[in-house]
Amino acid sequence: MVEDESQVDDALRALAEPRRRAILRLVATDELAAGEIAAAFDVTRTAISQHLTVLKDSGLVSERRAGTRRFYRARPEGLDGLRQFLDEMWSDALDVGRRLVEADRADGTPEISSDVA
Amino acid sequence: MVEDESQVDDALRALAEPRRRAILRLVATDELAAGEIAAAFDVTRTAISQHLTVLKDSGLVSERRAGTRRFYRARPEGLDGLRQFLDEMWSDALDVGRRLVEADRADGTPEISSDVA
DNA sequence: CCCCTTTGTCAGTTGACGCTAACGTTAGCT
DNA sequence: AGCTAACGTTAGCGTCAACTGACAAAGGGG
Repeated sequence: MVEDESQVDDALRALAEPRRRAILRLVATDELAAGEIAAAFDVTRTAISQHLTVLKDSGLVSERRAGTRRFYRARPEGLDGLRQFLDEMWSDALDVGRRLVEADRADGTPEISSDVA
Repeated sequence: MVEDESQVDDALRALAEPRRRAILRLVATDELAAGEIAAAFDVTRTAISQHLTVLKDSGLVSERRAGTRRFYRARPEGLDGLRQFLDEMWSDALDVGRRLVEADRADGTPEISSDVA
């Protein structure tokens, strides 16, 4: 429990935007300049620049300046907090699942019917 | 690469809301009725009901009806798609890291200085 | 049948977010 | 210095999402 809640919040809000995920996938394999990234989409450079600011503030990308150009690259450690959050949630839910199985085994009540939409 | 992009999108949008994460943590350990969940927050039951709808539509919780009451519980499988998405992103970024290390080793250019705000 | 409980649903409002257009800034080149 | 290229920043606009309040539906108890 070392990580900040706000860090998870930032990462989650940043990833909730489809275009930001697309940008992230783009810079996950290669380091690209802002203009090159913007060229891959049909929106304004301004919009991409703002997305890059959000991604950088949330720690999901790193920025390297070279002259007037700025190169961006995915930052894997930025996902660590979120990953930890998911792990905790998952283990908690699995514990409940184990408990339910035990209850079923002891009580014989299979009417759980977990309906999903 | 079996999972839907829209599923990841739904899960991410659902988790981006702090109150929905709190609800999820609440029903991760115990199955609770809508009213009990609402009692844990200082917003209207209406708001909680809408949050529960979002969580159910995104597959993050399951609903069980008993009389007029509706019990909710976290659904661990709902996180699988998101987990897979993070894993792919992570491995891609790690591949790049490995490539960079090799380039450093061969070229001797340690001026990478990945600045993070 | 009437009443109460539990919950979802429907307008309506407000704040946040993504987008564009115009402007400012910094670096490189002649 | 003057010019251009590559970005970021600001103001303004439209849209979506979270919240409230009033209403509807459905089940249980007298």
